[in-house]
Amino acid sequence: MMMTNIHKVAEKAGVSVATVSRVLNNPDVVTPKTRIKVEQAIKELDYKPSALARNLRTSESKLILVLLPSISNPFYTDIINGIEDTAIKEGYNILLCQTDSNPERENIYFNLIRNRMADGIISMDPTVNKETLNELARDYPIVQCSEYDKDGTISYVSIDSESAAYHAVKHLIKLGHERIALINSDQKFLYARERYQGYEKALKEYNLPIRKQWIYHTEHVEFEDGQQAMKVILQQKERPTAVFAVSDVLAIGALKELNSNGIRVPEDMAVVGFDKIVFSNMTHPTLTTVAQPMYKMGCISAEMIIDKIRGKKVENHILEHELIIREST
Amino acid sequence: MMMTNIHKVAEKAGVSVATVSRVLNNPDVVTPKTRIKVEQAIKELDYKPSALARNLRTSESKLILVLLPSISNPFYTDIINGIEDTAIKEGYNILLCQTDSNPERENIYFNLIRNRMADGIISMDPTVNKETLNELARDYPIVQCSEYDKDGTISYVSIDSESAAYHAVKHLIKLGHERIALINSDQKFLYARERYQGYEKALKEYNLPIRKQWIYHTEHVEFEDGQQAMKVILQQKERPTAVFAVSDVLAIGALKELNSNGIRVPEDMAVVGFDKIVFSNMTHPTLTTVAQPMYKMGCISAEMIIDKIRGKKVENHILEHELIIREST
DNA sequence: TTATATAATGAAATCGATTACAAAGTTGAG
DNA sequence: CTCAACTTTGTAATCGATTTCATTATATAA
Repeated sequence: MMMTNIHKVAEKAGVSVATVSRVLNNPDVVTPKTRIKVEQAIKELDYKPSALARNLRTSESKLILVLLPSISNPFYTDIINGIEDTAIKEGYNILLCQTDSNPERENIYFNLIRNRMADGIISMDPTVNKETLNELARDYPIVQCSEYDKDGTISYVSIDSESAAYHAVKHLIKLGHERIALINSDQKFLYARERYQGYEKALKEYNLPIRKQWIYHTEHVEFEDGQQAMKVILQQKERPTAVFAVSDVLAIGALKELNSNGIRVPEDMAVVGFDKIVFSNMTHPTLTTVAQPMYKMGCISAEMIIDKIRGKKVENHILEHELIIREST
Repeated sequence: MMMTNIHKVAEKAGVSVATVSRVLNNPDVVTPKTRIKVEQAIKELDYKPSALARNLRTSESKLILVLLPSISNPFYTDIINGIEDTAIKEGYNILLCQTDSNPERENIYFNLIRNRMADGIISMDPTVNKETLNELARDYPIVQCSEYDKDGTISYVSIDSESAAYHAVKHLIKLGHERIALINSDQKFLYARERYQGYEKALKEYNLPIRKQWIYHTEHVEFEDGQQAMKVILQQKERPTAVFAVSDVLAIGALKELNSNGIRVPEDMAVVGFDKIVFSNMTHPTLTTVAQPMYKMGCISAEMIIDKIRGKKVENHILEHELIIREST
């Protein structure tokens, strides 16, 4: 397959390469007559300009990296949709980067921006190396989505996790629950710390007990971790009557364990999740959960990164959450 | 931020740019003494070669497009993992392209390869425009994964859907079911046609009735479509005792509908899915399903596309499936 | 009609690497 | 010590676009 390049088109149209380039990028400055000649030649030769060459010259790649631990977590789905829709609208494409929480993988993706194959990074990865990210942020456009570094200087869009957790737990309290367990992930993550604080705040406000043995920290955020957590919680002599899980994936795992043990939800044990992933409406019973405006978060983070790439200043955003009450409470 | 380029490094090290390039790509041909000088300069200037420039010169992008209708379908998760692991090992990165079954979107991605921003395409999209794809395949490396075009000439890796469906339905028959419904997607997809044929084959073999009203065709492949399908199936006067869904997502939707109506699974209605997605083990009851070697499929399709990019011949692959019997039957 | 302002086009530099070929430097044999 | 053979390094072309600046063509006013 022969590559037709801008020179062939110029030759065929009897003009210079500069004129061809103008027809492509700035059609108004060229006479209709020559423009038509050039367009004709482009069509006849089926010419497609090389983005590689263009990008080298303009030193941009029109590619945005999206860092996330794993695409299998449905939490990211709608965020990604938001990012992608917005990016495409602005002429960018996104490169989904699964780090698998693996520093080596992470480094491969960081090198992509160092090598100028990408113009910016949206990080949604709680396990990201903060030092490296902050260092990179001095040289390259970076924004954080959902999980962010409170001490760092990188712009972010997220929700108020503490307040969201507070609402979720308060909802359980209002239903009469007094022994409320928490399935949390590792406290090294901001969202985990904040959601714990919301949980604590609600319980304290109503003078309810906070028992260490009712708080389970999972290693990862897979279904199995939720299952395991519930197994442990069910072993307590003083068994809780409700559980708040900081992610739907964990809540669904917990629900599975309850179902398997014939424990009725919500009668014997109420369950609240977090994220409103699609599957949370397919469980039996359907899951009460905290909705994040994920699509919107994605859109905003994409707008932010594109603004940054274009050299504009950007502001941080904290978006609203919403408690979705369904059958599990 | 000042970009350091190969010239600055050459100057600092007191050598020519050619030598710097050699240190980068072919270190053996340069004297250890000069190599060390150059490496020193690279380190001091924190030089990162521009992939854009290199790619222009070598006319490759080291990017592989992966076409899929939507990343929200968990079916693709493990395939993607397989593709990505293999690609990274070979120095490639992947660009996940959600077409949303939208031709305009599709075209954006096709242009990426036409503009030389990508070296090859792995298509997993059943809704892809076959004409365009086959036309592109004449000029660019393309392979198909999972869904493929039997009449086309594009290499593929997949499973034998007919035989897999046959096994699933036979399993139901062996359990004593005689009225077996089918939740299928649109027959314009090869997998849908093949799975129907497997269903038909099994029923015919055992002289069981094939009733049109027991076969439901969904428009999309979301949970809600499975729910809707089951709603319709439950309205039949002569109600089936088992249902085979051509995808776990549909089966889980169907299961939800059964649970909501208090219909016991598998006592009143057995359910078999297809794909063995992670969720299928979190439903109540857990789902009997047909496992595809998804990770392996991903690896093979990545190997195939990389071989094609490198100009090697590649062969088609049909992989083995496996029936996973769980609580829903 | 001529002088001048303006619009359209082209020539050549540039982005930052790789690589063919030429030139310079080493090595070893006679 | 000389010359051939082989290494190592450098020069300059190249990939395919964009863009500055100079030049030519056209429009406008006097």
